[in-house]
Amino acid sequence: MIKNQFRKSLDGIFSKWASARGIEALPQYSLEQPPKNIGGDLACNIAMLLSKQLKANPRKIAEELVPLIDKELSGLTQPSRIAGAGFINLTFLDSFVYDGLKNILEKKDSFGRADAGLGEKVLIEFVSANPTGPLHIGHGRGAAIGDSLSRIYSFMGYDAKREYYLNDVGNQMRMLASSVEARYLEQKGENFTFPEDGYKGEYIRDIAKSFLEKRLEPSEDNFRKFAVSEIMNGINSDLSAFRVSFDSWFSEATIALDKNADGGKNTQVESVCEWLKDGGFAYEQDGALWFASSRYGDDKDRVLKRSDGRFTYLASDIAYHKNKLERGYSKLIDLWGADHHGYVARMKAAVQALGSSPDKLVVILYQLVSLVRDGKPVAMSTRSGEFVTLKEVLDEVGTDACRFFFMLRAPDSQLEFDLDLAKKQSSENPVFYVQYVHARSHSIFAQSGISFEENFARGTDFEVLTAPEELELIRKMIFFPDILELCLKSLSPHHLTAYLMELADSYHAFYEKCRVITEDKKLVRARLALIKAVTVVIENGLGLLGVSAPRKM
RNA sequence: GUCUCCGUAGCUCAAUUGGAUAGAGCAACUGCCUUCUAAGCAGUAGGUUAGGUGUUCAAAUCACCUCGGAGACGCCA
Repeated sequence: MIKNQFRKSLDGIFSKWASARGIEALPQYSLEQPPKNIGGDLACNIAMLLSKQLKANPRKIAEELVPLIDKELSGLTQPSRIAGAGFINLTFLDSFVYDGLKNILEKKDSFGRADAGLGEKVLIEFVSANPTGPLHIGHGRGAAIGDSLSRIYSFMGYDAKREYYLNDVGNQMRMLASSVEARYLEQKGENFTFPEDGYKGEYIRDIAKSFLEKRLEPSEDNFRKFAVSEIMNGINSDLSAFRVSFDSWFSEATIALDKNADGGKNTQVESVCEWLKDGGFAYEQDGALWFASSRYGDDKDRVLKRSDGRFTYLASDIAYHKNKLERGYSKLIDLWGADHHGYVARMKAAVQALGSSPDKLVVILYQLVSLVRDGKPVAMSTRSGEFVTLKEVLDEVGTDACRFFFMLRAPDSQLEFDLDLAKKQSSENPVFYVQYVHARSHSIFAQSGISFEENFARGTDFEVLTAPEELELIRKMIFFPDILELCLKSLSPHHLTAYLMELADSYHAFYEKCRVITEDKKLVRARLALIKAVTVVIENGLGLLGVSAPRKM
């Protein structure tokens, strides 16, 4: 990470300077890319922060620091400039930029890979759709975000695992079974009453039909098991078409039904509720068992065990998160639809009661997706059981466009998905715009007579790349690792999609201005090296988004 | 009614988490193909960041109020 590299040097300079003046703690200064029109590659705001502490003019302070910075960084940056209210602006030497390019060509597909996570164990739980129907586009957004985040976590040196929590217990399972049963009877031409809150989707008929054809024994248990397995088959195949895979599937039944806690006497749900009660985190009232979540920032206490003896969903979820913590994860990331936001406080309370910091649980809430076609919203109704499935959208626009679009925006902002745009094969469509960079580069290579696999890192004279478009393009690439870090910091891959679009911009600008294949052999080689580096970064970036990088379009 | 999130260009959204003159893409308008993919590029126009008060060197970002939108408020999952 480029910022960290400079931060290290600056930390040394600043703390030496500060201690000579008896300043104990350095303020948390920022080191960021300044706005385009300012010029420069990195901007530091420390002088402005110190000015308050020292009651001195920030520009004065900057003037004192600049010679020290310039001395220390003389091999990397041009003389620093002081600008604005007291920013210290650093500009890379061309030689530093060329070294950056060389580094990309050496690292290739591991450019940007880091060990920053130090193998920290992170569990990302996402999708976790109930096995009562096919995945819809909302699940798709969660799937894309969760999957890409875990790809980025792994790439950045974390031990990231993906998990799907399967709610295969409770009311909804009974409802699923009776819905299938009703359709089964319907198809046999027998009397039936469809349950009031049953699942009305057409897929229930398909399941019943298949149940009938297989001549299975009609019983609630069989209806349920068969339906769940059919639905999960569908979900699995949708997920694999969407290039999403899970490291583990966690069945609620294993903690809610199996007696595998307390030496086999209790379920894990029972056991955790006992534990909470014994520890004073839960109490009995009105015949029910309550979790004292309000003690940990929740609005009110919540029921764990109903007065009729059945456990609530919350009880299962607490047991599940306890299980996650016991598996040694230091960070639990849950992706939930935004309609579950009211649930965050009680889950954080639970994590706290379980003896962990509430910060260990990070909940990413993602807003729902609305579809647009011909400029008009596509009606979605869950009431009638008619909702737009992920599969329908995948069949229409493809996995690449779908994944890219889902990650175009921050999770907490609503997403309007334009189906027409996603299908367009032109620069208006951001997916094609980015993929096109990759294809175009390979096309140039094909015509150059030089192999793409050529090792440009050695024996290439990068100094001939002097056009502003060329230097700008390299500068853009150098910051790729920093973008990945930003994605983790903000828990959103959308910075990466935005970055790739910007990189594509810089590339196309370069392409217009600088012809690659010319008579100048030295320049040809350097420019081929440049476009090779771009394809590497595009490939890495798209790979982390789960989007393909075609060589031909 | 209580709580949470949101309000940025005509539309969809960014803004490096408090930084400099708020940026992209659509849509609109003007140009650019006998040369590596025009599946592309360059440019013009578009803003009181819903409104107000405050916090500070600095506010779209933080606090409070008003208006407007969405969602959550069950011994459902």
